[in-house]
Amino acid sequence: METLTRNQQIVLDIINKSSEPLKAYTILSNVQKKGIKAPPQVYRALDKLIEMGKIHKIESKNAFVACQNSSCNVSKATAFSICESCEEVTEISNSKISKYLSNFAEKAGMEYKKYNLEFFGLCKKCK
Amino acid sequence: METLTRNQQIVLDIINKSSEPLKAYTILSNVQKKGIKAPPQVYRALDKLIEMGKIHKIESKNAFVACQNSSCNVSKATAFSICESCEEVTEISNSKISKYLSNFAEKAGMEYKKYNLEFFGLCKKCK
DNA sequence: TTACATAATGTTATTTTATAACAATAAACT
DNA sequence: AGTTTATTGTTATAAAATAACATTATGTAA
Ligand SMILES: [Zn+2]
Ligand SMILES: [Zn+2]
Ligand SMILES: [Zn+2]
Ligand SMILES: [Zn+2]
Repeated sequence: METLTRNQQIVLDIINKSSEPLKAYTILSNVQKKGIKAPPQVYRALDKLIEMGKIHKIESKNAFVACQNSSCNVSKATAFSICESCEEVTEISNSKISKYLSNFAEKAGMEYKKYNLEFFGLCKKCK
Repeated sequence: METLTRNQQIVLDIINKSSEPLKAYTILSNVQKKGIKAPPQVYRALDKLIEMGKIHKIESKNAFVACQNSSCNVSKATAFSICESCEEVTEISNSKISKYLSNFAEKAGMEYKKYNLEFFGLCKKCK
């Protein structure tokens, strides 16, 4: 069980508390009172947290969310649905899809290490 | 059938000629001899070309590729395999995947408009 | 313990990616 | 022709990410 450093814990805490994806500079401005002063400190923490599977990056938004799927401790297969109206991002528990997709990648002759899938549309509330 | 403006055509040409994804500023430096001088001109053309489905953005790379799938004239469902060794990007055109994924989105209660899927790993040549 | 190696942090500056804002042309429509 | 709409040109700036290097903390081994 990997133990977090001070900066990693601070960054993770703020992401965990947020109900929406946070941008790196939003995180920075929210942790400056805790002593984190510059972008590299945030980005380093983010990188490690991603490696550990504690958070994921939403590529289409350049934003970061806590892993909502406790089993996802290696972040090798991620899937999200993103509401274009309310901006809600939900992590899709990947067991259903991941089997299908890894199977596909294999057949396609690719030695796949990970994938990222992002759905865009309207969530239940907004449609 | 939509007709391209001058800048759109210039940008599309250079993307079509490239065997690899191009970054916006790489495109810019390659089209300056043709009279396109500033980032907004490139980004505007890119936006329109994406809308038309002529090109796609590889989100994880902030780079742009020509659509390799002529049927993909609305860019609502895209899938790519990305080699982490040689950086090769291949557009996956597979009706089974798109059927499976749109079906999944529907069941999940989402009114989905599009998705983007990116596989990472080693291509046939590199593995 | 001390000496050495490794990892994490702090800090400044810079690079890379993308957009805001507004003036000038060109194309389409009435 | 006159009016609207889309596209372009241009300057400046915002937003996202990293390079480079000095410093401090942590772990390991003599
Ligand atoms: Zn997860
Ligand atoms: Zn919504
Ligand atoms: Zn396509
Ligand atoms: Zn390869």
